[in-house]
Amino acid sequence: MTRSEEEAAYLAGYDLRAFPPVGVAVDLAVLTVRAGRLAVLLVRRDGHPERGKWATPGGFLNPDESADEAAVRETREETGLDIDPWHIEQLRTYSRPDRDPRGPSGKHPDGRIISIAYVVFAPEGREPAAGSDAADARWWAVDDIDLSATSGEGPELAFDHAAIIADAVERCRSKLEYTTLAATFIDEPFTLGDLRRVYEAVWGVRLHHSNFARKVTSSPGFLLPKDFGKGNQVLYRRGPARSMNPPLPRPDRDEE
Amino acid sequence: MTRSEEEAAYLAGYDLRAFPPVGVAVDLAVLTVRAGRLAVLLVRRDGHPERGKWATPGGFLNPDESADEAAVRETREETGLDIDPWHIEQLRTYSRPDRDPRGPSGKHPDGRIISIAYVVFAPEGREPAAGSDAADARWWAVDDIDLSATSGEGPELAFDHAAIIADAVERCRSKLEYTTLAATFIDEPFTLGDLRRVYEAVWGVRLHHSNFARKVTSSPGFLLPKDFGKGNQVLYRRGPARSMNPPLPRPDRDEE
DNA sequence: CCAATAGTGTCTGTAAGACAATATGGG
DNA sequence: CCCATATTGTCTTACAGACACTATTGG
Repeated sequence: MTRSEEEAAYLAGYDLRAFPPVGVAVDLAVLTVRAGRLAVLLVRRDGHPERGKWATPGGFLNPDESADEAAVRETREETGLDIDPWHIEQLRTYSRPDRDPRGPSGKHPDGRIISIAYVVFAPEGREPAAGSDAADARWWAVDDIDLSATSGEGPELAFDHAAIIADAVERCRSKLEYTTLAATFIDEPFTLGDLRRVYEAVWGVRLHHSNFARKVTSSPGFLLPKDFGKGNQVLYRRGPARSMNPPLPRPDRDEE
Repeated sequence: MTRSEEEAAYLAGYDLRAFPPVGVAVDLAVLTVRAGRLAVLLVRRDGHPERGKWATPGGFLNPDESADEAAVRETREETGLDIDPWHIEQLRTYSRPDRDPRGPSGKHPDGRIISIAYVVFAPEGREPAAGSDAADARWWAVDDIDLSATSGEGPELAFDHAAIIADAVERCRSKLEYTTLAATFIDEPFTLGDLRRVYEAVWGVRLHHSNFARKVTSSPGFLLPKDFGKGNQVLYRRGPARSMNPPLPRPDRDEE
């Protein structure tokens, strides 16, 4: 028996059913800037479990696709939004056995449902359409969500989605420092003021417009100057650069 | 029937076996600095599949533990190294259906094995002990590994572990810029030169010792000055700060 | 004594933060 | 006409990069 025959025999006899049953889902933290505030897309669950609670859109992997592919597919299906110039990246995987009651409950006390979470950056002004198993879908300003679940304000969140949203917001805020992703939150063409308002909304700060303009216009490849709008207003498009160094310094958050 | 009774009935009937079979593993990219170079711990596989190839240590989740807990357990079991002051963090999840031949092959063509990968920072000078299902275990300098699998040099890697290692190295290099994690690669107490050599090894650069000392000693909470060694040599310990801002700028890589 | 390394000090260029000045568009 | 906003420009301060100098250790 050659080694490859050995290996083929091993694989033919290999039974994945020896493992406890696991469901693999993707969850999408779709972020946008809306009315000057960072917002996340939530859907109200129409079916069990956690019916009536608010959740990030998502769904289970199809057998032939990777989590990356499933995330793109679910973004289209669950949000009804077109995903053309948007940004999507893997956030982290949540795997606590008790994170979803369909895991340890039900017919399989040793089962679980794990979620591979993604962050999606969506441009301003898109209105979501409720997906298949969602009773309702809307943007929630992240500051209106009680992520520590202490005050009882804001939407009641399903599963461990408060943690997913908190991690996604933190990822978003830090990504704006050293990447050019802020521009994915707005449509082209845009002014420097439009771009600055993205930073102000996401970071919850006020930036000096003059210093901001100097920084982003001198960052190589961040912006392509397009043309002139009304008056001499300068309109820009996204440039080819994906990272920024030195980064754009994030000030301490403004108190209100 | 109340809503919670409804939910309980739903969960009692829920069958996770409706999903395709999935195995969930953790893979560990254990990094260290060794002989002035960044190195990763690899084990030679003793069993099928991919027998004889080099792989990152890892294993499957136990039914009652999260991936974070499994990663800590596997680091102890598979490497034989003590994990006390070390750093471990989730890297990303790899889920392509064909990434492991035990997935689509075998009795379940729609099955798969996904891997939740972690990065571990280990201090200098530790020698690994081969784990249970590993024929051999050793450190490999990451520059000696052909991560694009083009030249045929270096160890032959199993599964998609070249991608895991590449992602881990990139994560490590960027983390050193804005965190104080470089100090987890060395034992206490250490000199500024010890710490600088970590940066030089990981980034593949030469740093000005004077500018480096000024930067790290003035970064609040990075270092606790301990005492004096032989002569007036100053010895330090890790301070409480976990992040550094402004970050320590990373120069372009030195050509050799 | 010499070489290598550690620690401290100084100078310079670049960039960030604060603010002023001008121009444009809308009510 | 007044006010809000956009763009450009100036000044000051902070810090990174380069380099000089001294002290100590080990051969």
